[in-house]
Amino acid sequence: MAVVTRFAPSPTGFLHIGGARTALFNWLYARGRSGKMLLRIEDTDRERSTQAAIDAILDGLNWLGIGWDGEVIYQFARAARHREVVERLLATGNAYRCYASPDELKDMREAARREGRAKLYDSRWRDRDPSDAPPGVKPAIRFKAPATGETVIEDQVQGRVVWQNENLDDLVLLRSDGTPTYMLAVVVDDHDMDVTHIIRGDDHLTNAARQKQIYDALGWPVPVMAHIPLIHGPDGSKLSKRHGALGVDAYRAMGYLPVALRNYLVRLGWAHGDQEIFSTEEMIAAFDLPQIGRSPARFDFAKLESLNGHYIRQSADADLLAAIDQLLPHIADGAKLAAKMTPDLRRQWLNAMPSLKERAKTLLDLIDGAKFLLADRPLPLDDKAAALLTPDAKTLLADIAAELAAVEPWTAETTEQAVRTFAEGKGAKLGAIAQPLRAALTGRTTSPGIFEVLAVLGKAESLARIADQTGSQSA
RNA sequence: GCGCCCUUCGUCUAGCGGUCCAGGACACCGCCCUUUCACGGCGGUAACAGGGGUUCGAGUCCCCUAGGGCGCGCCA
Repeated sequence: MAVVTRFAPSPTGFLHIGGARTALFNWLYARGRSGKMLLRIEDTDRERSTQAAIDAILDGLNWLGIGWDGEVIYQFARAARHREVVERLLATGNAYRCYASPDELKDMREAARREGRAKLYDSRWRDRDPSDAPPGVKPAIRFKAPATGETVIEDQVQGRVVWQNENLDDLVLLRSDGTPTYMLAVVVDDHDMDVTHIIRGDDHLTNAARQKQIYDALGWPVPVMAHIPLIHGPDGSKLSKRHGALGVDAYRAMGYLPVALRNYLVRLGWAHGDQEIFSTEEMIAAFDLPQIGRSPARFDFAKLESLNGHYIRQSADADLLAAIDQLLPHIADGAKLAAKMTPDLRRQWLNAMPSLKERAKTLLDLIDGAKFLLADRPLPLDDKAAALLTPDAKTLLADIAAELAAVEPWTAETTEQAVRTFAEGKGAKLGAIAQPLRAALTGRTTSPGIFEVLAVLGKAESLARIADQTGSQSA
């Protein structure tokens, strides 16, 4: 039987990092087995579902490169089918009408808790004669859960998990307004969509037991289940916004590459020996359910950054520039930068890219590193750079400028030659000249190799920037 | 409160009874390379939550304790 997995987010917020990992796992599992991954939007909560959230989920998945098969399925559109299944459950005696009021339910729950009982609903309408129904009250339809015995899930990640049925109460299948609940809808949809493997967060583990009971009552085969541990914050507590419980769009805006995020996410809770770096093909080939760990993993930005740096260094220069182009609409001041992207600038940036990417962990770092290309003359100096440009240093700069003026052609090699010769003549260390030069050319004390900077900037611009600092009119 | 799950370096993890005085990666520290910052190379610090069993032998199996997480809605 062909493998069919599904990612089933509820559109009540952005696609958060945990959801992205769940989607990735489903995608990898299906891809590795020539199967399909379906996308189902669980929008049965009409109050909280929004189009903006749906768009964010689709965008996030697309950006991450996680594609789904077939059309997006909207759960709400299937309400009629869900009701039909409830009718069948009613007809076969596996469901019943419950007329308990919200207040009654609340009292029941409080009493149950107080008395240490597991079941929060006491099944009071389970065997009651329908003629007892209070007039004018629309009933909810509840599932008639097995009262004794046990419910067992053979989970691919969690192992064999057993519940005593006496602890599981009769859940609502159909609300009194006639709309289906999640618990019923997932079962019906997964069955109708021929889903063979359910891979989802382990916050659904308890639900799995109740869903198993519904499958059984319907006589349907239960899909293979795999409940993956949740992602926690750096302190081990629930992932909060401060920790990284952000939408994937936030990771894009922070300058992470999809390939790096995928690699980071796949290693969170899953391992393949000691391998850390996975190409997409390797990931697909190696991924499997039994190797997923059972304990929750903490989110670690440092490792994500390291991985991102790795992929940046590995990327082609042109691809990096293209990624920056795509990133611009998503960051503050992006429009301003986009307006500066002339063909000249692009060429310079591309030339600088090999040394820029060695120093960058994110695309934002790449942009920051290129600031010296973007800046207008006279260059603003940061404090350290300004401190470096002492009167002595400026004198030195004026001298070296005179030497550089004669260099032709203008390359990293020829300028290096000139500067080294000049340093030897002065009996000075290279650093004594390179640092003031760096300050004058980039406005900073750290940058790519100074000769590369010289070459990328070009002769006229380089000499002009030096002149700006020495006060000389010659350029 | 009830139910379920989890626990190896700071973090992600390898380990599927002996090859583990526990391996890799990130982070951290040191050295090398070097015009700065990086990159790269080399080296180092650092963990089996605690207690009982089972076994010739336990990080690996069982139980208990402690700590953490998730679920318990006419939300999904």
